[in-house]
Amino acid sequence: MQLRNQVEWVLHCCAILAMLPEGARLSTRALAEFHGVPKEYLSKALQSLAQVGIVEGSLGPAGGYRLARPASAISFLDIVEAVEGGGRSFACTEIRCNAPCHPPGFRPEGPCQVARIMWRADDAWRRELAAQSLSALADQLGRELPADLQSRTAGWLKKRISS
Amino acid sequence: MQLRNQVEWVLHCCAILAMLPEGARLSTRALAEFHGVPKEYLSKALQSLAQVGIVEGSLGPAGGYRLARPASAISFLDIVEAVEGGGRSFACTEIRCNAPCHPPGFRPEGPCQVARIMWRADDAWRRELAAQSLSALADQLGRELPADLQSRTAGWLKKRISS
DNA sequence: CGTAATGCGGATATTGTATATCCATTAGGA
DNA sequence: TCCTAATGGATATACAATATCCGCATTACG
Ligand code: SF4
Ligand code: SF4
Repeated sequence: MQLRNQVEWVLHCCAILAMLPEGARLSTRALAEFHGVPKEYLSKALQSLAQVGIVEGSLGPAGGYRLARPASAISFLDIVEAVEGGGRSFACTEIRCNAPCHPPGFRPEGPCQVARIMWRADDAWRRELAAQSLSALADQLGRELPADLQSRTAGWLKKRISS
Repeated sequence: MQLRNQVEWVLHCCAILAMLPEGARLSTRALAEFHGVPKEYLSKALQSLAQVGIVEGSLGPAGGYRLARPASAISFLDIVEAVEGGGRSFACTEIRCNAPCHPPGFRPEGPCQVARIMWRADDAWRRELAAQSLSALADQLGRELPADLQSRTAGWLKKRISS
């Protein structure tokens, strides 16, 4: 069970966008170069974010992405599920219905205890991620990064900001 | 992010083994027929369980698997990790080191806040599964399955029990 | 206007992993 | 001695993740 690496990419992208001045945009190209990942593929992930309203893109030169709402209103869960999908990690194929001693066409209604327990664990995972906001991440990153690195990064980003 | 379907298989297999009389064994063939899954592939999953000491197999006719310790001492997490591996769901490829404005060879020590948050969610997931024992599952299944189905199942299993 | 830069979406190639099967070996029961 | 079972290695198959490519619509800017 492994998350896509796009999850890591968009989390970092959102962190960057959250640290930008109000209303500023960054292009996919800039975000891809900054993180050293393929631009075309990162683009797909950012489109997923745009579709669920986490970021919003704009066309043309000076176009790019910015957060569609305040960073404090964006949770880790929002970002992860935008890329990874909201499905359960435990998929049930109803193998309990295959038992040769059961009547054919036997379909008990509702999930059994096995599925309930697995799904409860999923819920715990989701709750944990839902409790973490993007703004909290940006604050923390600003606090633990060395000052010189922060200013160099800020300078590099400033040159790439559009609009 | 999706768990292997082997996880569903071995959870059901363990539930069956837990409901067997003390010391009784079931062969891979019987377990595969009961669940309607390919015997050879299920065998791989059961071998994973055997390697970490959840079940123990024995050779020869009248051979098969039984639980290696009391069902109360086996957690869902034990079973899931035996098949799925104990790795983290969030894999970090250190893309923060790729920023063109960072000094080459830049490697901050320790995981950043992003990874810490994702891993905390993983821990919550694990904690939830670790809290659920196999014996509790067997009890619950015995309580919620219709009585006639239970007796028919018990009869079918009885014929397949070895030793 | 025209041009270049951008997001968008579809199509497709590439890679890797999950799934599934096969076989040789070892061991034990009858 | 023969049959059945687990074990482990090798291998085939199916499918999803990864990555690239291209045509299009939109927009800023000269
Ligand atoms: S986990 Fe529960 S719901 Fe899923 S196949 Fe097994 S018995 Fe059915
Ligand atoms: S450790 Fe943190 S900063 Fe580095 S790649 Fe992983 S998530 Fe990104």
